[in-house]
Amino acid sequence: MSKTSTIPLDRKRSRSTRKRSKRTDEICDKIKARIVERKMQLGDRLPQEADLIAEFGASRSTVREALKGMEAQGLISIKTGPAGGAFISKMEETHAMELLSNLFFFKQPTINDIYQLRKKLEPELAASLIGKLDDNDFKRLEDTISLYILPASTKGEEYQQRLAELDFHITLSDLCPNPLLGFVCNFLQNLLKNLSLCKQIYEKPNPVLREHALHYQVRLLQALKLQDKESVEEIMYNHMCAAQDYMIKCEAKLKREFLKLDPASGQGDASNKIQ
Amino acid sequence: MSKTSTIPLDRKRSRSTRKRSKRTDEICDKIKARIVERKMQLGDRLPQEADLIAEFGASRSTVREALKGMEAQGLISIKTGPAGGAFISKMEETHAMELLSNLFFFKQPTINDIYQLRKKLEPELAASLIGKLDDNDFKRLEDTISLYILPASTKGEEYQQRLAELDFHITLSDLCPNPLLGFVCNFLQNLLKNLSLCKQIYEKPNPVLREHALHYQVRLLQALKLQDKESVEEIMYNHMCAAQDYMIKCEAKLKREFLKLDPASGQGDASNKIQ
DNA sequence: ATCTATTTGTACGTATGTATT
DNA sequence: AAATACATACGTACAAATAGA
Repeated sequence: MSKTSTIPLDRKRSRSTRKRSKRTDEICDKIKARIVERKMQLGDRLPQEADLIAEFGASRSTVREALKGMEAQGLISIKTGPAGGAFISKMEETHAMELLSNLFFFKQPTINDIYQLRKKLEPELAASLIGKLDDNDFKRLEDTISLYILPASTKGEEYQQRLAELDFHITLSDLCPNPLLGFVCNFLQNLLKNLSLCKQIYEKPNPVLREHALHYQVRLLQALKLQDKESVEEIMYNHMCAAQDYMIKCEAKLKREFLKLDPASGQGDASNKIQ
Repeated sequence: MSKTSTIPLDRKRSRSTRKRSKRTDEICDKIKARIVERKMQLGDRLPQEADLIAEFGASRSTVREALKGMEAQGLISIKTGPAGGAFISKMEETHAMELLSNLFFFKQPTINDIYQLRKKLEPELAASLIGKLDDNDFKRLEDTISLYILPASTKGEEYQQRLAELDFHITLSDLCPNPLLGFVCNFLQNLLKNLSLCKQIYEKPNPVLREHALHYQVRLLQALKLQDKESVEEIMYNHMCAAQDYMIKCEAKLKREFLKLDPASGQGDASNKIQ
């Protein structure tokens, strides 16, 4: 307990009175600043804990908390062992989507909200793929489709097919040359997938939906091969409209069933109680 | 050092050999699970550190690191003092955008990437406002415009005007009834704002750009008041096209200037070296 | 308004786990 | 197989913030 009273006092009063930034955040900011200053690149390693401790004059726990925070944000990844440490890491799309999901957890978008965007973006995405797909890509897409070209026999198969249908769209997003467009579309699909309404819909077998999706996707592939931009956009747009229409109907149906079962809750806004 | 050897040994071997999850992450997951299980609401407080320590049988620092991670993700916010602790918090849009920015830090979208989305979404956003704006909203928008209705006299004023121009779009996003659409548009604007190219462009006075923006925005407000959907969409779309066109030209110009100054780097992909 | 109690925030020392060489 | 270099975990002590008496 020799050097307990080092600097901790004049730290926050030095700037202005309401400098709320805790030491942890302060260090976090400094590390970030360090990264941009020194133009650190993707795989670069930043100093090890001990050095950071020395550099900032903070304790181990404080530094670790700062690093943990950055790790949670996907900025760095930490490895143990010799030559380990904190490395600048490329944020994973999946991770980013998880974080974004938190934003929309408490103000959940409606089906219509999601499709308002999808109707604009999915056609654009599909069109942007024209002329960019090689044989390999086409094969990948066709393989996905083949998973549900036949009606499912078991319930498990049914569900697998649903996932494959989504995979088709996800594959398209992956191939998109515009990273922004690909990400947003992917995120919208993800959002949809996690809606409890969707889960309910997906659980019960639905030959009509499967038929629809299949039909659209086969036609889409054809149009893509022919590099027919207008058709591609139109097919995808119609697909989106049909999907939206279908989901809205399902939602209404589920709501009616719910009301029948429990008429007391008729006044509540049941549609927002998803997830 | 009495109870140092409590449980730490059989922890990870109990499940399977490659249980990589660090204790911190494990606790983080458990806390998240707890939140959904008990259907915790927005302002709810989760147990305080001491209780979590007892519940998980972990040390203080470990629990704190887990909490810090969740705080960095915007899931909780932590307050000190009596009745303090970790509270379920609504994630701020600004925070979410910061996190998302990290994703696009290393695979930066181009001007065209950004405008490909904006051209589709901004008209949609503007149209979605029709019939939803009250006098107050209109006043807010007009006030923003009034900030740059006259040419700037000083350089500082010039920059302020640029920010006000962006504010106009941000205000529109805020008013959008579709949270997804509003967020994405807002994010795109943000992305644009942080492009170093943009910063360069914005720094030098530019009467033509100002004139353009002003022109479009005045017309847009009129069309919004008249609830003329087609006009609204068209005006915004043209605005986007003009903006994109302008920025691409600026980019090319800056690149040429750069090459003149430093012809050696002619081979490199200078346009991607933004930020 | 000051004090007090409660709860988070920071510091530090030590021991243990883990991956590289 | 052992040494090494690093993160991970634990525990205690004290500092700072804040709600409530």
